[in-house]
Parts: sequence; structure tokens; C-alpha cells
Amino acid sequence: MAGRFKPRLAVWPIEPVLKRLRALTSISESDEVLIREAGERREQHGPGEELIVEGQPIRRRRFVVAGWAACQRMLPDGRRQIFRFVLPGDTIGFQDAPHALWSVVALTALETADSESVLAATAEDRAPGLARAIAKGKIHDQQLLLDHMVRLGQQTAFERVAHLLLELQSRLEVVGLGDGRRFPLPLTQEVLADALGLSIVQVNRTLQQLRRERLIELRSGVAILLQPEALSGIADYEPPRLVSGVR
Amino acid sequence: MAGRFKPRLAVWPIEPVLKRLRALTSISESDEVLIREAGERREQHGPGEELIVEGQPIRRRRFVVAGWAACQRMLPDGRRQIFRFVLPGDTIGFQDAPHALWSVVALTALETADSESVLAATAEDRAPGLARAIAKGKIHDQQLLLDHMVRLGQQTAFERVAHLLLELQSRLEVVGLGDGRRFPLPLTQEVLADALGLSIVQVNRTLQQLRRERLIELRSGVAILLQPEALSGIADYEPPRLVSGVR
DNA sequence: CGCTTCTTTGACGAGCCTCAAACTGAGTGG
DNA sequence: CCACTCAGTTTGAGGCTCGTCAAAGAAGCG
Repeated sequence: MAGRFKPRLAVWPIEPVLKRLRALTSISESDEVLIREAGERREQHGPGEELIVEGQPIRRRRFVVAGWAACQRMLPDGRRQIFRFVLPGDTIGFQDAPHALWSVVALTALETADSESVLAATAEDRAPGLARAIAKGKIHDQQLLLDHMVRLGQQTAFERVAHLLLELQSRLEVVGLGDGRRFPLPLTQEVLADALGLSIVQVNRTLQQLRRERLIELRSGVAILLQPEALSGIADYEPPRLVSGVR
Repeated sequence: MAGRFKPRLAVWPIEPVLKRLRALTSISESDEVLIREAGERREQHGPGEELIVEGQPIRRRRFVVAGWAACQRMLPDGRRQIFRFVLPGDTIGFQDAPHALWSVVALTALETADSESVLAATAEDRAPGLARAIAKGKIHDQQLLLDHMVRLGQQTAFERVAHLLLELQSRLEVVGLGDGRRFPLPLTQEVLADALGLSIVQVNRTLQQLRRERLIELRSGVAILLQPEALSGIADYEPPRLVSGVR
């Protein structure tokens, strides 16, 4: 169960990583080769596995190829705050801090690719395009953190849930998972509660309300936004400035 | 009123900046000289002045010498979320993003020093100690952001206020403002409310309660923590890992 | 002294939490 | 194939926290 490194046959295609990088900036043929090579060195993780432990040094940096994880902090009394969901195409451990500022925990079965070789290439200036994409990725991650902070500080339960669903839809669409309305959502209501700063019961009731008002459907790990525009209005959600906003 | 550059006689000493850098890592004589030289190029800002506008490019990066500011985002309906308070010794505009992720607004009269010369020196590898201190500062700022997120997501009004007061006390003590119990707090209750995700009324009632329980005193811009240990227990506050935790 | 801004207080209601229990569905083992 | 278990979801009841509205004090400032 502990995060031992076991290179394995690649089960899932590396495409989500490429799609996210391409969404951030255009990358070259040689950049793509680098990523695909990194994609050969896979690692599998079970749900609940702690890939990064808060306060510990960051061992190996990775791309997420498939599955979901969460950046979180546990409080001594058992409460936890989830800062960010980590989706396919996202990175793990790319912050510059020598010690992790948060834990990263697998929420589902997770498949990652070792990114150290890619990062070495960018550090040695052998892949300027990739370096730019990764830098932009960091900024985008920071944006997501701030968006989440606004949710927690200013929005009602109803708005928070709607806002988060829109964010997840948009992020997943970029990496080719789901379309404009439908996307995988392999989260328990407890996990949603810990992300949104709500109780499980309140998350449940809010989801009921969203269903009752025919704004979403949600069953067996798949979410459908029936009226994305209405949701955007409710949550005051504006799609992210992935390409714009960043040099 | 707009942020025009007017070099002026330095009114406040540059010490807070030096103190914060020294708290982050030991800096050399020549580093100190660089900072003191930057400290000659002062700028004054009135309360309400927007030093950085969200989405705009970052013009001039600065050290805060005296006064308070806030990193914030405004919502279209007039709500705002304050992400972080900017105190003397802190930096403004040091994020790597080409466009600001948040606005920075002066909450009081503010005095800053131009840090571009210092940053040029670190970029050209002429001040490795300073570079390390500044990198650590960024990580520390990120920590503060995460702490604030935990406040917003997991804590009650009472805990949030206590936690924030402890954080401010600790940060101000590092830069030589206030002692272990007493520190300046030039914030209106409205500003506190926008930071803590509470209504003004609730902030007021919470402060009353803290006073009633003889945990704090608060008048004319000065806060006194009467029982810091009790507050730490209430808020589950652990003093920051400024020096530890970071390489 | 009169203005504005900020703080304080009361009354009321809505939102959200807690506790508790029933229900569902997916294994798991007899 | 059928209990049985266990994790997750759903529902109800009740109460506390916190927000809103409103208005009265207090404090700074020209």
C-alpha cells in the first residue's frame, strides 16, 4: 500500500497530460516525445494512499494519468480541509517548497507517470516550451486555490456546490474526460463536504435540491449538468482564463 | 491618488523588511546594503489605493515598510474576499504570474520601497542569500493562504477570529511591531468580516465575546492578547514554521 | 459643531449542523 | 443463492450559528 515504485504496463493513455499542456501553451514535437517517454514509467496507487505527506520532503514528482486525488490538510481533531482536487493531466509535487505544504491523497485508484525526467529537461533548458507550460500550470493551480477560497468565504452551500461542479466539468473537458455537460465524478459526499466546508448532510440536501430543480443529474459516479448556463448564473462562475490571462 | 511614483524622504525605517528576511534565513552584510539602498526609493500610498489590480500586469514590485494592505478579489455583486493581509516587511507583486491573480489594496496609509533593484540582483545571482530568503518568503506566504483556507472552511466565527489574531500577532512580532501580547490592529470590523467570511455584525459579536471572556482587549487600533495560550487552544493555532520546514 | 464612518445592540429568520435512524447497493462468505 | 456486512446515501427533527434589517451610540474629522 505504501507508495513503492512499481513500473508497470501503461494501462491508461498519457493523453490527458498532453491535452492539459496543450491547453496551457503550444508544445513542440520533441516536447511531446519527452512526455510520452515519461509516460512509460508508470506507478499505481490504491485509494487512500498518501502520495505526499504534509511537512515531508517531496520524493518523486508525477503527472496524473488517470484517477482522482486531493490536496488536503488534516486537523488534530479529525477535521480535514481539501484544498484542491487533482485530476488526470494534473501534476503532483510541482511546488517549489522543499517540504510539502499539503498532503496529496488518492481518492480513487490512481495511475501516475514519473515526471522527473521532464523536469530535468526543463531545468536544463532543453524544453523551453514545456517549461512555459508547466509554469502556466502552476499559476492556473494557484487560480483554482483562490477560486476555492472565494467559494469557502463568500458563497452559500448551493452556490458552492454549483461552482465546484462547473469547475470540475471545465477542467475535465480540457483533458478529454466528459463533454460540455457530462463528466465522471467519483467522489463521495463526505469528500465533497470536506472540500466545500459543509457537513455531509448539507451536501446531500444541496445535491437533492439541484436535482429537484433539474439543474443536474448525478448517479453512479457520473454527473450531468442539465443547465450549465443556469448554474453559471447561480454560482457566478466564469470559465477559467487558461490561455488568456497568462502571458 | 493613482499609484504615481513619488520618491520621498524615508519616513519609516526599513527595519521591518530586514527583520522579516532575517527571520527567513541569515542574510549577509552586502545583502543588507542592497536592501537599505532599495529603502531609499520610497513611495507613499493613501488608504484605498489599489497598488495592484487583478488581471493587470504587475508594474513595480515593492517591499512594505509601514502600513497595512490586503490581497483581495471583488465579486460582481460587491462582495469581496480578502485572501491575506500584507504587513510591514511583506512583499507586493512577487508572484511569478505576469498578470496579477489578485488586487492589492492599501488598508491604511502605506509606505513602500521599490524592490526592483533587489530582485535584479537576485536574478543575476549577485545575492544568493537574499534569493533564498525571498523564495522562503513566497513559501511562507503560501502557508498563510492555506491556513486562511482552513479557517474559512473548517472553523467557527469564534475560532476564526482567535486564529487570525494569533497569526497577526506572530507575524507582527517578527518584524518588531508589538510584543508577545500587544500589537497594532488598524482594521475596521468590515475588513475583518471580508477576510473571515463573516458579516460585520457577527465579527462585532465575536469580538465582544472574546472581550467578555477576558481573552483580548481591543481599542483604538491596538489589540492585546490577554491569554495567548488559551486562544491557541481555542483556535488550534500552532505558531508558523518560519525557519524550520523550509530547507 | 455637524458630518461621516465605524461600532454596538436588538429582533428575527434562514442556513447549516448535529444526532439519529432508515435505506440502498455492492461486495463477501457461508 | 442468500444472508450479512459495510460504506455510502437519504430523511427527519431540533437547535445553534450566523446573516439581515434596522437603528442607536461613539468616535474621528473638517
